[in-house]
Amino acid sequence: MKEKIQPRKQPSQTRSRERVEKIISATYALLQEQGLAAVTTVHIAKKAGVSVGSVYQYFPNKKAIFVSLYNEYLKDIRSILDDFDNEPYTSMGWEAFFVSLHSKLSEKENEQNILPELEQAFHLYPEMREVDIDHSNVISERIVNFLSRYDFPGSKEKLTRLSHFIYSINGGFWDFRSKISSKYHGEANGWELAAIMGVLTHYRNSLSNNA
Amino acid sequence: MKEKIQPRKQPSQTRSRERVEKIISATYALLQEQGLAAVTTVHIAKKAGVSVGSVYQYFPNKKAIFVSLYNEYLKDIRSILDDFDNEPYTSMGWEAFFVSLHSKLSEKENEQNILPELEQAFHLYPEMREVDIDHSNVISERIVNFLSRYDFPGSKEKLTRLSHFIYSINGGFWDFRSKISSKYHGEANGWELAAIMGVLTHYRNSLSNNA
Amino acid sequence: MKEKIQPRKQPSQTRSRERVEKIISATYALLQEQGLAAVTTVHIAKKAGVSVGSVYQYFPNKKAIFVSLYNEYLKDIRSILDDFDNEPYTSMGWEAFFVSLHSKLSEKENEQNILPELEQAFHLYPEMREVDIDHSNVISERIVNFLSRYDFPGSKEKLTRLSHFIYSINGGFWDFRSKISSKYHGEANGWELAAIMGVLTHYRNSLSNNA
Amino acid sequence: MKEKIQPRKQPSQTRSRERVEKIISATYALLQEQGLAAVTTVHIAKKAGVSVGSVYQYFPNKKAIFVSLYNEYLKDIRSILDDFDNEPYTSMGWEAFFVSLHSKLSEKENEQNILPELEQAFHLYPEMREVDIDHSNVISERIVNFLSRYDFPGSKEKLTRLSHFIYSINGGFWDFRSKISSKYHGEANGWELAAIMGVLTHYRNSLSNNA
DNA sequence: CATGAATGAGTTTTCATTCAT
DNA sequence: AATGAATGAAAACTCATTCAT
Repeated sequence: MKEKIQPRKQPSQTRSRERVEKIISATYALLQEQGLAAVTTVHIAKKAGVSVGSVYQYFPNKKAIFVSLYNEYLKDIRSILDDFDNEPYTSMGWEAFFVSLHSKLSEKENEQNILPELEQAFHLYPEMREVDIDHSNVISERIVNFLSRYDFPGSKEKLTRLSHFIYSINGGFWDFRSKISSKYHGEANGWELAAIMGVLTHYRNSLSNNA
Repeated sequence: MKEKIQPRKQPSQTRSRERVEKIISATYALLQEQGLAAVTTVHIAKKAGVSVGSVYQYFPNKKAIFVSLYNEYLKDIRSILDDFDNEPYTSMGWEAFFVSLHSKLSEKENEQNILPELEQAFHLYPEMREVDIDHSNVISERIVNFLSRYDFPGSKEKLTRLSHFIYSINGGFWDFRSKISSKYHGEANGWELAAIMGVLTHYRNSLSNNA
Repeated sequence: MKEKIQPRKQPSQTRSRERVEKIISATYALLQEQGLAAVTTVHIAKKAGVSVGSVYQYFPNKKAIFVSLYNEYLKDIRSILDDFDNEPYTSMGWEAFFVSLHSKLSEKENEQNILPELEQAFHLYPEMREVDIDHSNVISERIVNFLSRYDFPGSKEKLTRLSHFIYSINGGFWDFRSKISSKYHGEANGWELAAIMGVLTHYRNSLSNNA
Repeated sequence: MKEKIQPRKQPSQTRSRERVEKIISATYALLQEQGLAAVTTVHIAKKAGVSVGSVYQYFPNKKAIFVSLYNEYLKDIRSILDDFDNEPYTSMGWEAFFVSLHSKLSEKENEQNILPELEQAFHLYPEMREVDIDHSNVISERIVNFLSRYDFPGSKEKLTRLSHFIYSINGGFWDFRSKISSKYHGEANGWELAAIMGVLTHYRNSLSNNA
């Protein structure tokens, strides 16, 4: 009974895969150029140079396209986090570690430039929130790992909340970027890092004081 | 050609004003209780206890209702900023000042609880982004004033961007709150402050080092 | 969650009632002239001289229109059965009674001419079968009453099945009528009665023989 | 202009014939298991283990599949009628004859269990009614033959109508069966016979009285 | 011949907006 | 001014049929 929001097929390398790509990137382009309200299945199909029927051949419904688009983006983010998870970065102090992590992630984000509009889509359809939350959780879990490695104090729950918070700073940043000319994104990147470090430092200090 | 999104009239004290209020708060309530998708003009009218026709008597279209609702919220925020603008808070250092400002604003936000859903509404229609940006600008301008008082270095443009960035942290925070149980909002409030202070400190230091 | 198939409102005598009538009779006409496949909401609206929106003002979905159409017809049938239920017809023998009942019902059917196509609609949508079955049940129950009055033997369940069977002869008759020129409907009416009497007589005899 | 609803070819013994069979029985199975609404060409093809393209190799359109399915069923019915036509059953009286005929046909129907759903398919598309009527005619013609053998009075036209009527009782019976548990079908079978005999007896008597 | 991805007209339904009363 | 029924454009989605491979 519950609506699916996963793509219909996992097409391999064939022409099918190309079509899926075309549909996803048409959605991306529309979202970027005309906003969420303009993303109708007919528009997507037209922009992708494909028939509406084809869209539904690969996706059970519109939401599934958004989910795919989001997953596409998150795959890369997760793989970066995985890299940091596996490599023995523990030789450096926590500050250096997070600086390095942030820089890697920003780099990716800059080249991929995922849309704030996509986040909107997630809020528009309640069913999609779950996907969003799942991803937040996965990412937070990773951050918790890093924090634990560096002996950040506090219960697992508290560290999870902290991680969520840090991740949410990034969300705000997306919104910022959509309002400010992209030539200042680099500048703001430094500020984002400062914000994150501000939170982490504050957290460390306040908890060790309590001890 | 361009669609109006300002309310039709600025009715003074009459019954009209009451109706406008009812419509706005019905919209707010719907947004809160049922989410953006449930906010149709018919629902608004029903909830407000007026007819659809009446809604269109006071608002040229649905967007205008969202704009009014947003303005309503921002009025309070602005008035707080105005207070800080007028009072001679310069006796304290900048850190204390921003702590105090943040605390006042958080207090207001907590009692008013503006909705993430409202933010979404703004992103749904591209035309409304302008309104959003206008507001960001007004608020940033105020923050720029404060920064100048305390001799934060940099061009007006740069300070404006910085202010925007600080304001955007708040946007991320909204998203955070929608995902995390409200009993931890207080905790996160402290983190938000830490993030802001992190940015400001970083900014101060980096620029004075450059000099 | 379950879909409604009852009309949205029970409009009184006003203009609304007229519209509902128009929609129902347009549906009826379409069904008759072009067959079930041609009955789309757009066609109904056009034929009724009304907008699609209006159709949905009064009916939650297409099925509900069919249900209303069917109810319209059955109301009269039921009221005839009620009449026979209340009046003291017991003075006559069972044969005379059923002849009289059949004649009253045929009269009504001839002037109302409900469509075999409508029955089809009921088979097309599984949800609507329930409505159909409910009606069959109501009608069979009435017939069971009559049979009991005249001491037809057998369990209530068996009498119910028998009543269903008798009612189903009428369904076959509808199909017959749709194939044969209406000037012979009267003739066939007599045959229908003969068929019914055949079944009833057979039933009586076979059971009393068993005893 | 008029759409074809006859199968594209009359393939003989080859693999082709097998495919046609598979398509027809897949349609039958779908109709039975999931109802008319689920019978899409894609489903049929999948169930038959062939491609959609293949379906269109053998049938010009979907309707033609239903027609073939119906023909398949009627072939058997017709062959039974043919048997009775050729054999010298005239030694028995008409009552015994029709009892015997009814029993043979019921037997076939029970093992073949043609679907009420198929009947619906016929009423869905007006073009298909013709096919339905053709079949009714063929069958009625046979029944007329039997009636003539036994000197049933009346014009050929009248006897044809009577035959149609008798055949239509069977249609009603289908509907009955779809509503009532199959363990009572035998019981109802007897009622069907009684109904038919009722009509025939009535017809004989009324006409001989007129003479 | 066989395949099944691609097509797009057609279907149901929603909802912002208008306008007769 | 107020009402709320009426409007109809537009949205998501389906499926019979075609056609390149």
